[in-house]
Amino acid sequence: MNKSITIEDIARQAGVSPSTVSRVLTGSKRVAEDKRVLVLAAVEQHRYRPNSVAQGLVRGRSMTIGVVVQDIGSPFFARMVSGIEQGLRSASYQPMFASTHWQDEDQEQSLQLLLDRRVDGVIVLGTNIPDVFLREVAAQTPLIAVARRVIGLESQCLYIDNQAGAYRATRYLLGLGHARIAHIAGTPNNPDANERLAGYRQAFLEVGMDVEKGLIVPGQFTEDSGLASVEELLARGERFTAIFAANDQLAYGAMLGLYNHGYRIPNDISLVGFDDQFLSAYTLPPLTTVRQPSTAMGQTAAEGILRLLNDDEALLPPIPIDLVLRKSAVRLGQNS
Amino acid sequence: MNKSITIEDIARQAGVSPSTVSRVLTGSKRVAEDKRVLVLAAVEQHRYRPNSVAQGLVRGRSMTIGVVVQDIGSPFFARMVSGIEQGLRSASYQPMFASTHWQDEDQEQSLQLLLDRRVDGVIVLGTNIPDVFLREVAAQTPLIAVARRVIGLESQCLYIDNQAGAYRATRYLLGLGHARIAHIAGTPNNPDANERLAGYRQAFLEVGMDVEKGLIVPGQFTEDSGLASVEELLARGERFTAIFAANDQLAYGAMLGLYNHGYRIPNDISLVGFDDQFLSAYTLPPLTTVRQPSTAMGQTAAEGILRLLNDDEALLPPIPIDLVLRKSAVRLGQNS
DNA sequence: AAAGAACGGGAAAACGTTTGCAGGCAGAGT
DNA sequence: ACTCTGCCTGCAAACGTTTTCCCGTTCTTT
Repeated sequence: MNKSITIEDIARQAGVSPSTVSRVLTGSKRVAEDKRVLVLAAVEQHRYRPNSVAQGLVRGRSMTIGVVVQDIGSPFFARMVSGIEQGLRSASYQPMFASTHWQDEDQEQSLQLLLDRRVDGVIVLGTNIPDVFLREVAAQTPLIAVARRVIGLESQCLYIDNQAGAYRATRYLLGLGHARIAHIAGTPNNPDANERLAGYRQAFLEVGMDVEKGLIVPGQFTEDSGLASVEELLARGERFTAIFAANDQLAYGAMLGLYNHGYRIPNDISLVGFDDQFLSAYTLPPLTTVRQPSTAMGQTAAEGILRLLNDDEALLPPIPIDLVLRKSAVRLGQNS
Repeated sequence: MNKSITIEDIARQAGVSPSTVSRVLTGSKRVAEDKRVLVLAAVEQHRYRPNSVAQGLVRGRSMTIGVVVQDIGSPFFARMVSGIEQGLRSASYQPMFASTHWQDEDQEQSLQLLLDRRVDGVIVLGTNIPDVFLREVAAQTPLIAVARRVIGLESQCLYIDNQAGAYRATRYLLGLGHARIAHIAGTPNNPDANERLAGYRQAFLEVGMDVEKGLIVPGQFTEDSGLASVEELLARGERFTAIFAANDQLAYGAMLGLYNHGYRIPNDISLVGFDDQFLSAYTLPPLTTVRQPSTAMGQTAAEGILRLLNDDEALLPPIPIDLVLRKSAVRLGQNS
């Protein structure tokens, strides 16, 4: 469409060869001062900028990192993405995203699209892309998986211990005297959801109590699902004094459901979430939740991929789990 | 690093020329069935995928749309981005993002970086990139600006009428009998913030009331700023029965501030926000707010850029402003 | 059966860079 | 003066595709 100006145009105007222009711009070799200023002047005048695509082709590196995200619209992933961007910026790599909007079929294809562009590395956030495929990719290209585990690629995965986190949250509620603790579970078959459920179960097991099947309701990791789950619990007439939600979004929905029915948090019902989304500090009351440091994880992933690009080990540090105590859970009987 | 296999390898194995392989893959010309299957077999066997970078170079189109975002970590922009991604997907264009994290200096550079990669079009979300620069870019490359106005480029801008929205919100509160309406303003010098403030003022003007200077507090478009503003208002001993916050994030902070001081919404204080972020339907109580349909705006922008790429007009439809009535604002005196 | 059209496919140019190679030229050493 | 260095710079190859051009076959048509 628009004839963009090329290195050749600059060379012609400066009266030198394209090679010289290239050398001036990349600084790869000394160039006589007089030609240097001539070239620079021409560059300035035409606002010439080298074509990265052509550079990428000849250099064999695109200075691009592909990022596959399950849903970039979700605040949790958005913050990770933000962390990745920050981590990459200093190294002058640029992230290229492909969001899959939870469509399983799209995910593998999205990754493939990025690979077609010969990205120099790949960061995968969540997603259900099969392990096999990720292993194959990792054999060819630096790859880091965040918020998921890939068998055989453990050193390149960055994830929190979901079960331990859920265990910790549940134990905390038990420790506050709650016994009838409902669990709003996450999306069925999602590994995170399963592990968190397992942590919930483990806590009961360890204190020698049975988990009551009726107190576990399946959800979808979304706000409206949290709302619906509370409605279901209430409609069924289940009795409970606390809720452990598999993520904060479910917790938000649960809060609204309880509020609508006149239950107060934490006076009537205690609530603990998972993720510590940014907004969780601003709910009413502020939400007690298991922290998953999304921005930091993104940044760590970026640093890891840079190391891999350098032929080093990824060296991903373990992520400490942390229960953030706010106002939504309180000792049983300690009502206002 | 890893010797990627090329079209030449496939050609050799299939016993044809690279041209033929290309033709089979792009379908640009008929090729004999026997060679076709041979080529396809070789492609399959080696899992060959054409190098998009090389394609981009020769075709002169990269099938990439650059997206400059002020802060991809903010839910508002994240949803727009998600909308863009969806809108582009069907056309097999892929978005490439550059987030600027509110650093003004970075913004122009981010856009430049995208242009260096010869993106086929650019979508700018917010940002403070100077109008002049955007006009220059737009002269060369299809460009759409979302959530901002660029003088001389109006037909390629997609933004809501901030003043009208703010006016509507304020009139609504006035109509509910509130007279002492505080305004938590947005980031100073931000055009959105200014326009919303103007809308607030306009509403008072029209009903013949004076705005009280002490009831306007400057904020930063963030939750903690909303919290701080309420603290300030309260500390100063200002009397007010309603708050209009310049965006939802400020409103969230304000809610927490009021809650901390024992004020109930809407019984004691009515509150109206701006943006209708996703979570606003789940606050306690759900927030009455001016709707800015972020995902839809992203999608519209994507469709617009596709039209521009087609040498059509952008044809961006006007965005209707909409006051979403929920539970956070109520007639004065109508306490529970 | 001859002439023309239609088709299939290979060679080579092109896209815009970077970079290895070698030539030219000036200064230094003998 | 002659060669030896060393610095600068141009030529041309390379990166991996697509696409134009052209040539040889085969199929129609009369």
